[in-house]
Amino acid sequence: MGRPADPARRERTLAQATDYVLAHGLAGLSLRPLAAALGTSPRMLLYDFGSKQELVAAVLAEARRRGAVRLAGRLPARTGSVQDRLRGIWAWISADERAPFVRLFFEVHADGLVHPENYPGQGEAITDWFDTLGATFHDVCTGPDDTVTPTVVMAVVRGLLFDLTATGDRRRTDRALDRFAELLDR
Amino acid sequence: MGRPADPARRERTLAQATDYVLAHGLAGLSLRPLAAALGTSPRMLLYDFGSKQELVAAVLAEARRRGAVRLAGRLPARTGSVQDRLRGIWAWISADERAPFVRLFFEVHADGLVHPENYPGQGEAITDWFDTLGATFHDVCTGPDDTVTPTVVMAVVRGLLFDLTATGDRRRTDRALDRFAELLDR
DNA sequence: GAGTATATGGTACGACTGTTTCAACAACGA
DNA sequence: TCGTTGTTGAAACAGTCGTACCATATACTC
Repeated sequence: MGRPADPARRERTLAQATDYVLAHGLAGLSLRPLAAALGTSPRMLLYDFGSKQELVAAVLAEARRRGAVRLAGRLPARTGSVQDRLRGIWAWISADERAPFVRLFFEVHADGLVHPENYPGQGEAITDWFDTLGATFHDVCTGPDDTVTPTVVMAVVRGLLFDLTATGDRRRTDRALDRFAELLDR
Repeated sequence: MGRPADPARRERTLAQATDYVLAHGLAGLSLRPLAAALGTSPRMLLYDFGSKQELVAAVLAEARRRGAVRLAGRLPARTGSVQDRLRGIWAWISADERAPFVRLFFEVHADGLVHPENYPGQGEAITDWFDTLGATFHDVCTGPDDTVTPTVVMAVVRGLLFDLTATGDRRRTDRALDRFAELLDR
């Protein structure tokens, strides 16, 4: 009895809020502008999520979920040379459409350095890639449990992403990845 | 005529403020807590720096200045193998004493992605290293104007720093650097 | 219709923000 | 001592923040 609950509203709001955060970043996030952009009110945001902190947590989870989905059908390209596979990953992750995700990724990392008490699953965001990457580059790994090779690969990718987002120098970073691919293949 | 100015006060405050920012981060920086910790008042901070934005700019410049000084007598170690030089850089930059600088570095980068209008000299913070690094690793560069090799080296270092600061896994990141050093030397 | 649970708007609270204003104090030259 | 210039404290301003409170509207069962 009573009016039926509408769980779809929360999901709809979460999706929109995630769009907003991906577009505007986490740092200056404020309930009132967010609610205004979403066509709702701060009152409803708290009604659905309890507090700003929980809202942010839900948004980050949603963003990671989206990234994982987009990644799923992409990475397992074992075909081709090591260079091709590496170039494929780099082309995918450094594409302009990924920029909001990359930005949010760096933002969360930076904030996690100052406030480690939040972001309890931060380490996983790093080590998550190892299984998939280890499979993708099994032929240059020392063994099935090799975590060092995936660590190096991801370090190069993240480091070049860092460089690219800061300098915008696409040519130099692209070439740098090719150079690393050469090193790795031999 | 009149009371003589005391420029030393501003410098003293700047040094303390830089300490404070290195310890507490940039994100939540606020004038009143900062002033309280420094034994001064928000009034005086604005009197000396004009505005919070200018204060932050001055602090960032001071922080970079300190980092450059610490770096100056360190990098030009051309002796030894490529691995040794690389390990030296990694050991130096990933040392615990450098953690505040690294943290601030990541924080500025992340904020610069959302607000590029500030941080006009962000690109330089990346490309600054090329000359010194090019000299340090001249034997693995393709030429005197090779920017690709320094880009790769710094990408690995930054990427591993990212990993280390997020996961705290010193062993894996150390080994990853060694693995990269092997790749680079051949 | 009454009863009831969810959904929503409006408003205000207390705490914070960077900055300004006004007044007073301190140290100098004349 | 007076005027001048640099320094400093206290308070207030205008704004934003997350959040809580209260009333009301909506949609359902009985």
